[in-house]
Amino acid sequence: MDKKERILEVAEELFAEHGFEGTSTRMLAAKAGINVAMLSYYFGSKEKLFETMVDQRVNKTREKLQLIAETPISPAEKLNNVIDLYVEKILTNNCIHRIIHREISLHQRSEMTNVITDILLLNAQEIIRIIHEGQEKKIFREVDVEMTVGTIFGTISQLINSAALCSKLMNLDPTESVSSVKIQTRLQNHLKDLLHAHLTPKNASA
Amino acid sequence: MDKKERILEVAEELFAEHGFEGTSTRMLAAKAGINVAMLSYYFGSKEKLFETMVDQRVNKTREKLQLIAETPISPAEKLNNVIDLYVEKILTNNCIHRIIHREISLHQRSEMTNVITDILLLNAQEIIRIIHEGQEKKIFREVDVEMTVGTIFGTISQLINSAALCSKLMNLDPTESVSSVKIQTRLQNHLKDLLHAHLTPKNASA
DNA sequence: AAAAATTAATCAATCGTTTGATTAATTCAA
DNA sequence: TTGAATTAATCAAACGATTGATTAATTTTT
Repeated sequence: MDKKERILEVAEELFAEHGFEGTSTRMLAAKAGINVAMLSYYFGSKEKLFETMVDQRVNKTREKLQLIAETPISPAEKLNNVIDLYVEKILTNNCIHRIIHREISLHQRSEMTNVITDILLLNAQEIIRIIHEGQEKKIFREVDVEMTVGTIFGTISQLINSAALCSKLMNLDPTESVSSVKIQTRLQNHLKDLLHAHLTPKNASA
Repeated sequence: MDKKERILEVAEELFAEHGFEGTSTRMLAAKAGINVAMLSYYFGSKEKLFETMVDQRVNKTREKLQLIAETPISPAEKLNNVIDLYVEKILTNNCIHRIIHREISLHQRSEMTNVITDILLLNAQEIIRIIHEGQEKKIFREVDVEMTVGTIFGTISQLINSAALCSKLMNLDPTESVSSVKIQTRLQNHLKDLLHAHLTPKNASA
């Protein structure tokens, strides 16, 4: 097993669970089963380890998103595909997304936040482009496009960031995670249904 | 000026900006213009200060929410009122809500998290009750009610937790905050429009 | 044997908290 | 109405513990 990989793995878990400041280098070393000095040896510092971990993960989703946007299908289908992809990616990698979300919520202008913000911005603009395309083709009605993107992102984030709340709200038995396939498809269906109702012109047939 | 109040005031700011672990007692003391010892003197510990601060704020909104739920108006109107109230409360008190959101996202089962979760749960159930009422009266269609609540909470949270992202996305000039009245009404209108489209039966007239 | 990986020991800095002393305000007794 | 006793508020200084990081020595790999 690659120790460097192993460190990145436990870093994702611990940072998600205790936050950046709440995770000490000794906690990381203990959980990874290595000596503290190895962190500096491999990554230079705790902060660089954090940045490396985020960097490695943060770019993956966007390529697939762009692929969808370029596929020659209807905007409605594109949007459905985007939702399926986004929900699946975020729920199955909920650790890193909780970390990102928390980092951003601090409103601290670090190099890291800027990098993350820019990537999320690209994702958002891709979705906006899809909606605009649908509006030009008159199959989507006029809505607040930016806020609509906020609804997509926000609904998914809500589920992973307030997992305990959502669990209680949906009467999940404690063994079942909000990342389960069942919840995943339920969220996908909800978002598709919601956006369909939201974007379909009022006088159009259902 | 009451020093105890002043401490709670700056605590809200600093915890929102730097997180709990990222805020030292000396930072708090410096910003509040008091001696570090006063924190222990007044609150016992940093943790208790945190809990006091959250406790003081977290209960306020719910009373008003319940008032709306009991007012004898149509479920559609109730929902609109709930949205107006919730958006206004969260945007104008965005510090405490960022803190709460972050605390919950840690998934750490502390007494604090339980208290917060329970209160949010009550709020959520109040909204669910309103939607159910509308469904019984056949003026709302069948939807995933729990997920719909997640959409309401999530959309609002998205705006305050990813303020930098939202600012760029909506081309706000840097002086304008996401908590401005302009954005507030825009968010309220979006949510009302979204939920109206989502909940209105398909074969009903617009 | 040279290089890379790993270790225990240690560093200065900072953490949250406590201490003992001092001041200012209030209460009580004469 | 003084003067003594008590309380609350505030302070600088220091506490032990922990932080992220580094050192120098040792082991492992090539």
